[in-house]
Amino acid sequence: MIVILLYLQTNILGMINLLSNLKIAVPEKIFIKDPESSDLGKRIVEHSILLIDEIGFDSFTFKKLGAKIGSNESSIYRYFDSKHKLLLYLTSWYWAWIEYQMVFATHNVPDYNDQLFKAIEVVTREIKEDVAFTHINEVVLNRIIINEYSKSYLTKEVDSENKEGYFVVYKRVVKRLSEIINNVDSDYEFPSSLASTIVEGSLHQHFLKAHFSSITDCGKDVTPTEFFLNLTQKVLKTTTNGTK
Amino acid sequence: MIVILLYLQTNILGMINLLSNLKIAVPEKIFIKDPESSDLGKRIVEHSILLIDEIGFDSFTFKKLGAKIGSNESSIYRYFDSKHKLLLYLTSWYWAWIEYQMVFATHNVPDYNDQLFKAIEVVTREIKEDVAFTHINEVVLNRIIINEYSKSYLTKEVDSENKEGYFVVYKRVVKRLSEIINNVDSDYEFPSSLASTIVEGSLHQHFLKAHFSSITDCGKDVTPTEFFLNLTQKVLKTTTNGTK
DNA sequence: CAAAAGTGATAGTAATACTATTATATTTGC
DNA sequence: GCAAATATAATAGTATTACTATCACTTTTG
Repeated sequence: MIVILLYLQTNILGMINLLSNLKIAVPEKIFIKDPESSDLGKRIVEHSILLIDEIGFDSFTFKKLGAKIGSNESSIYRYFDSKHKLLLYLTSWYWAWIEYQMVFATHNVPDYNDQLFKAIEVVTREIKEDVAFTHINEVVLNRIIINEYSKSYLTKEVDSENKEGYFVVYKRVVKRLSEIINNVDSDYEFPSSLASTIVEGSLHQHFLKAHFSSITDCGKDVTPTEFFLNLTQKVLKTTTNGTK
Repeated sequence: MIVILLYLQTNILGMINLLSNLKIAVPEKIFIKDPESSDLGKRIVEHSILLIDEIGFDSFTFKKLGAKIGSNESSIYRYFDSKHKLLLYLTSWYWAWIEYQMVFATHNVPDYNDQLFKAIEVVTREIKEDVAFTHINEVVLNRIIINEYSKSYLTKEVDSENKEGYFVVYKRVVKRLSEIINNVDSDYEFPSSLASTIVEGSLHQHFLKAHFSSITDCGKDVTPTEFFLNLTQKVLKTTTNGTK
């Protein structure tokens, strides 16, 4: 793993500036050559996000991507073993980015309830604005996570890939959330299941909103964030002042 | 749609016998020729379930299936347009089977809370025993639903396929559950989202149990059923006697 | 300035996801 | 009982996919 470089500045201008100094850490075995290390690598990542969003992961090929970035299929294979590995890269990047926001949003927040509120917001919200400081379009990447994330682990190779550490970032996000849940109500018996339900369930609600609107209440007026905040508040005994 | 033939006998010997008289209804456009109408069709369905479970849907091909049942690839194409349509068939069958159990389990139950309890049990439990009255192995099919169901709708064609009615059965299961939720607590604002979260979330918890055990509490001692029953009880204001 | 590393172009392979055609076997309707 | 219809099997063929391998060329770097 590349170590996250946390430049903790005294006068932070905001997350956007901070993020431009921060390298999102992705498990190293996922790629052959770090796409962040070259111009071509960055263009592969940038345009793979756009192309997967456009035609879907199933129709996506390295040949088509090559055509789009004016490069060759064989060059892309020098960065990633397969399109599956590229998806693992993109999803790991996304969850590392979410994790960063979660840590940032809950850091120095004294009240555990407030921490939980903010953490749920971070993992359940729809990304609507591109940070625009990197080559990665987070709005589009968020859509890809909603539409394709499950495919990265619903394979016959999950267990071996899990051993290789390809899903650590995702699991860490869920674990952080479950710890916050545990801080709010240590008597609650299922903090991990609740956390994983919120993270994955929120992706699902976003999907339903867009495609199966008849089986969700989320839509114009209600967001998945509201639904899961309401749910969590009811499930946990939130002590009125759960100060750190 | 083929109409469900509900033989409501006066002396019901149990669900198993009833099921052997019942034809599970699958939207007709999913198949070219009804696999229930011939011996070959039934063998296609029976062994596709076993083969998908064995090698995974991604590696599954009609050629391999043909080899397994001593038939020809081209003959299988006479029943299903594509392996995607076959998956839609299997998943529709599964949800129709679950729907049937849900209706059966809640039928004539006077108390709404009891209805909810039973409905959640039906949609969240792991199938451990094969009914063994049909060619369909429900234990194995349940595993396929856990591992492959998302792939049936996470496609670029969802919207058009949804219009064709390929997902009606699933949506009906969620809607039935959300109606029961609504009966228990009509003040609750998100019955559809809660219902869809229970149905899909339970599949997810079963998956985590098997592959990412560190981010779920479900395992040896705790079942997804317990988790979601506990959650639902807390989320809803269950009036002590919500009689019909 | 030479070696190394990165990129591009081309070719080739086995498998996939089909379609089309023809032959043969089985069922059915009169 | 037999012809017609239907079902199944066998074979061949297509475009595409998901790669691997090789070689040429260009850029970087020690």
